[in-house]
This record gives sequence, structure tokens and C-alpha cells, in this order.
Amino acid sequence: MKEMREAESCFDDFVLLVLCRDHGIPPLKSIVSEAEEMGSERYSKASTLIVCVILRFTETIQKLFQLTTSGSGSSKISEFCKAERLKMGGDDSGMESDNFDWNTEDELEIENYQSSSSCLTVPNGDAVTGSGEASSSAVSANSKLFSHFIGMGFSREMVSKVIQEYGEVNEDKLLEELLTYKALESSPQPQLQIEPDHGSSANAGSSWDDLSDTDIFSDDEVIAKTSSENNDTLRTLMKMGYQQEEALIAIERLGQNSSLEELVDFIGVAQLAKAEDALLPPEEKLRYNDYAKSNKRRFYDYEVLGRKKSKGCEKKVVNEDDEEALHLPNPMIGFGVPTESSFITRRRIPEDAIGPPYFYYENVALAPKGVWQTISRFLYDVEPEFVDSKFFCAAARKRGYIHNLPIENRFPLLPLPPRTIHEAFPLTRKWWPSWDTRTKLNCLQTCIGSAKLTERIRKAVENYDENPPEHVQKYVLDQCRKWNLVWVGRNKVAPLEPDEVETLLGFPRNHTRGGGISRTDRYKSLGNSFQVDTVAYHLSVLKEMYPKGINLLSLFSGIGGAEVALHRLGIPLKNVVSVEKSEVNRNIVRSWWEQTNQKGHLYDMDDVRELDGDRLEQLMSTFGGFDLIVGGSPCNNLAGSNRVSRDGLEGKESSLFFDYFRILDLVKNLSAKYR
DNA sequence: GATAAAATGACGCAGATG
DNA sequence: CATCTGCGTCATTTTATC
Repeated sequence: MKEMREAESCFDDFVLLVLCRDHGIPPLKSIVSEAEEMGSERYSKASTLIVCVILRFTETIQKLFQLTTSGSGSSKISEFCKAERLKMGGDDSGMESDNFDWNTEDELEIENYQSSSSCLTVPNGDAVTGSGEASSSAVSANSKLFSHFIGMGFSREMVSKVIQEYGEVNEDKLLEELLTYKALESSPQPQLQIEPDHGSSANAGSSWDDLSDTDIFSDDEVIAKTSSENNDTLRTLMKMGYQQEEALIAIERLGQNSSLEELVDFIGVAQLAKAEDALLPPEEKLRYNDYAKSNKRRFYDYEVLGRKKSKGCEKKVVNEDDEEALHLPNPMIGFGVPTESSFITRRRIPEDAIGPPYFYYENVALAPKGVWQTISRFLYDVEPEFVDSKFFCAAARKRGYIHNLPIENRFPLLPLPPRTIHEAFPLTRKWWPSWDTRTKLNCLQTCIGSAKLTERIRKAVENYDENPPEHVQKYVLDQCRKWNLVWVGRNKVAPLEPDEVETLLGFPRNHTRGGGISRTDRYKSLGNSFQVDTVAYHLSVLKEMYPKGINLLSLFSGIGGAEVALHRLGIPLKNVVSVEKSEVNRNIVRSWWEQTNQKGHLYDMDDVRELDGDRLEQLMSTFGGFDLIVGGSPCNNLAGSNRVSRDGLEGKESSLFFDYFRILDLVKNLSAKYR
């Protein structure tokens, strides 16, 4: 926490944006839109997350960090900022009012954003200081300060007002005031934030020390900051003893013009829900449906940061009581993804579900109605987390995950994979027709388009010099979407190669190649697998908890998505029991295990139904219990593409879910012995 | 020429989304 | 309301291998 604060006070968000861009962390729309939508406090939190990500993962960025904290760091950063702004803006006029290009939908590309894996390799300090050529020349201190703030996106009016009020002596103070003003504006605009002057880092450090872990600013500090005329409400609320964050959320929810009574009422309800939650007797076990209906739902909403909800939406949430439906989040980001700003900060795990052992269950999100309610009910009423892997890679993969892992301090695998088709497959760009507007692939499935189909498409398209007529475009696009085809030559489309699928899913190239597996089977195994980056993001919280490694029980292992994810996270695998029916898949995992020089032991089995209490006890006694039980049970009776036997959870294969539950429950019960 | 493996195309619809 | 999506199955045909 402390290092995060230090980093935060050291990096300005602009630097973070640039660093993110330069180091393969995708365009953080999050930060910019965060700035637009909320006050500076939360803005800081968003950047804190990013700093956290950076600090944890990139040694090179840590070096940058050290560089910037050293004596001359502050001025270097300033120079860096200016140079970067010049580079980006071209004409400086754009910077003040416009968003960066990064603040766009995923569909739009970022021209100079590098996504290849090479971008994580470098950075020698040159990346930072080298661009300072265009840096500050001799300008008088005063006007420098003025233009400094103007350059950050504050209005002249505001800057001069603040300078008049507080003088020019303390840049920190000025910035703070500016940010406060900005945050309190009713129609927020895109803005940039600057690094506090770091001449007084010791001072800053000591002032952080007294703060609680959850609040970036203490209440007093905020009251002190909010001295302007248009924030009486916030100040009043805080003087009434409400937490700054509560007050801000209430204001955001109910709007700037809502009355004090309304706000107080809102906060009161939220607090009540929270208190009830804390006081709930442990014996009381909530069914999932009750869970969704109860105040906890409201509490749950309350813990959402940054997710915009219109009042209409809120009503819908309340009325949801009548419906059984378990609504999928939109966007489908679960409790948060590294590349979007909305995230849930806390959740409540039912008593029965609390680990260790930890478990992680996965299946298709769009299962027939009622399936996820059933799954959730069996898995101790834990609320599913629905995530679309399109936020992690260039292909969609809508999946539900039920797990009892903490959700704080997750971090992604680096480098972040490319998230558009063009970034993932740069060579396709040349041949991509303008009327094919896809930027993401659809779900990678087990079957691929045939060669005959691609030939038909070629013939359909090559008759025209210019763009083909609309009906042809529609036919081609439909087929391309259906079969995930990409443009590989003039008028030529093709399905992805197996190694391309491997890469998209986060596996090492050739993970499924060789060892007697056919091409068709490779597609099948890959189509049934995890998206490694997505799963790794969820499992990342284990790294800190188990520095010496974990014992893993992996059911329905497939080609070892969970194992690969943990390995890529740098979590040592001590003992892995892998249960997988398909022999080729077991071979794949086995050879991966050997190639990666694992220190632990891999035990494999072929049928979950044979894994009974005796066998489990025997296994657990040999190495002292499992820390994590992972499994994605068969989806073929749930998946939308199945026209023949979409029978739901009772289907022939999908009913093996109940074996997942059976084994999980056995392990949970046996675990008491080994703890 | 027998056998095995790979490729092909026909097979809708529930449910999310806007 | 129209539009889009989807960890799939199966019988049959084509191609590879011995």
C-alpha cells in the first residue's frame, strides 16, 4: 500500500498513460473516462490500480520508478510529460479540450500503440528521458507554472483564480485545489492530472501515514480542500460524519442537484444494508435467489465503483425481485478486468464457501435458463462472475466462473495480449476490406470453416474490382463471423491456424502440436479450453498467498489451461492431480509439464467418476491436501451451438458437473484433517 | 483395394442485445 | 422489434496410409 501511494504521488496519470502505451498495457480508456466521470479521489484510485499492476510486473518499469523518485525525477517527469504531449497532440490546441485517441471504443484503433510482445522488453531509461528533447526551455517561473497547469487541461480562468487565491508558492496546493474544482464541476470534461512536485516527498510520505487503507484522502483533508462555493453538499455530508466515499457515491447516483435529505436517505440505506450484512448470523444460509432479492443485492451495487447506472436502471434492479433471471453483466466484465474502468471492490462469500481450499469453476455463460442458478446453488450459493475474454484478447469467450477467491489486488499476465484482430494478426490488415468492420473474433469453437467455403467466398468476392454489392458483402460477412475467418490475401479468407488459436487463448505456441494429435483434434481441444489470461487474472491473487507453491486438483483439465495459467503467473506447482478423459489431452499436459521443467509432481487420471473418497484421501494424505480445485465441466449440453443435445445440466456429459461438486465437497470435508 | 483419418455440410433456436 | 451469437453433433464423402 505504501509503495502504491508513493508511486501515485510520483507518477502523474499522463505518465501512466504513456507508460501503459509504451509497455503494452492497452489504452487505458479507464483512466481518462474515470477522470471524466468522477472526482479526483477516485481518479487517483484508478491510477493506483495501474501503478499496482506496473509495480508488480515490470522490473523495467520499476527502474523507471526509481529513476523518477531520485532527486531529479520530478523535473524529468515534467519534461517527459511535455515532450509526450507535444508528440501526441501535434498541434497543441487539441490537448486541452479533446480526449486522447485512446479514449475510444475498443473498435477504434490506436495508431501508434504498439502491442507486439516486443514492447515489454526494453525500456532503458532512454524511453523516458530520451524524449525530453522537446522539453522545457527557459521560461519564467511564474508563467511556467501558469502554462504548466493550462497544459494539463485546466481552464485559464480556473488556474488564474486559484493562483490568485493561493499564490504561486506551493505547486502541490495549487494542483490540489485545481483538481478539487475540476472534480466538483457539474459537467466534467476530460482532464489531465499532474504529478505533485516531488521536492517534498518526505512531507507527502508522512501525511499519507495516518490514512486508513481504504481512503486515499482523509475526511479532514477533503473538507479542507473543498472550500469552494459549489460543493456545500459534500462538505455538509462529511461534516455530518459520513465517509467521503459514501457521500460521493450518493451524489453521483442521485445527481448533483438532489436534496440533502435524499442523499442522507440513500447513504442510510446503503449503510443499513452493509450493517445487516456484517451482522448476519453465520447459520443463516442464503439461497442464491434470496441472495439476489435481499438487501445484499443493494449492498452489492453499492460496492460498485465507476459503473454508471441511470435511475431507470436502478428501478430495474429493485424490480428484479419478481424475476428469476440471473442477469448477465453488460459489459461482461465480472468483478473487473484490467482494461475497463468499472470494477467491483468487494463481495460477500457465503460462509460455507469460504476457503481454503479455494475452488474455481468455469462454464459457458449463455447456458439454458436456470442452469447457472443450479450451479450456483450447488457451489455454496456463490454468485457467478461472468466475464467475456474479449477484454483480455482478440476473441470473444463469454464464460461464467464461480470461485471463492479474493477479488482484491488481481493482476494480469504480462504482456497483455493484443485485443484487436489487427493487433493480433498484423498481416491481415493489408487484405482486410473496409466493409468488414470486425475488430474482435467471435468465440473460438471446436470446428473450423472448410476450405471449400473459403473458396466459395473467394469466388464471390473476386468478381468485383471495387467493393462487392451489398448482398455479397452480407453473405461474406455472415460466413466470416460464423466461422471466424480472417483475410489472408487478396479476396482470400481462411480459418485461424491451430497455433494462432493457441496464441489467442494464451497458450505457448505448439502447445497442442505433435505427439500424434491430428489437426482436427487440436481445434477440438483448443475450442474446449480456458482463455489463459482471463483465468490467470482471477487466479493471480493466489501468488501472494502461496509463495511456496500450491497443490492443485484439476478436474476436466483438458489441455491444462489452469496449469498453464498458474505457471505463467509464477506460482509454483507442487503437486498436481489432473483428471482428464482424453488421452491426447493428457499427453499434451504431460509433455508441457516436462518441457517446463516442473519441480513438482503430476498425477493424472482419466475419469472423474473414479475419483472417490478413498482415492482422494490417499492422495491428500501423501501431500497434505489441496489448495485449489479447478474445473470446467463439459459444456456440450449447454452450449448454444449444439442443436442436437442441448439438454441442460442433466445432459449426458454436462451432468458431470455434479461430479465436480461431489469431489469439491469431499475435498472440503477432508481438508479439515490437513490443516 | 481395404482401412483409417480428415474434411464437409446439414442440422435451428434460445436468449442476449440494442 | 430485428439482429446477432454460440467451448456442437452426426452422417456422409473425400483423402491419406498401409
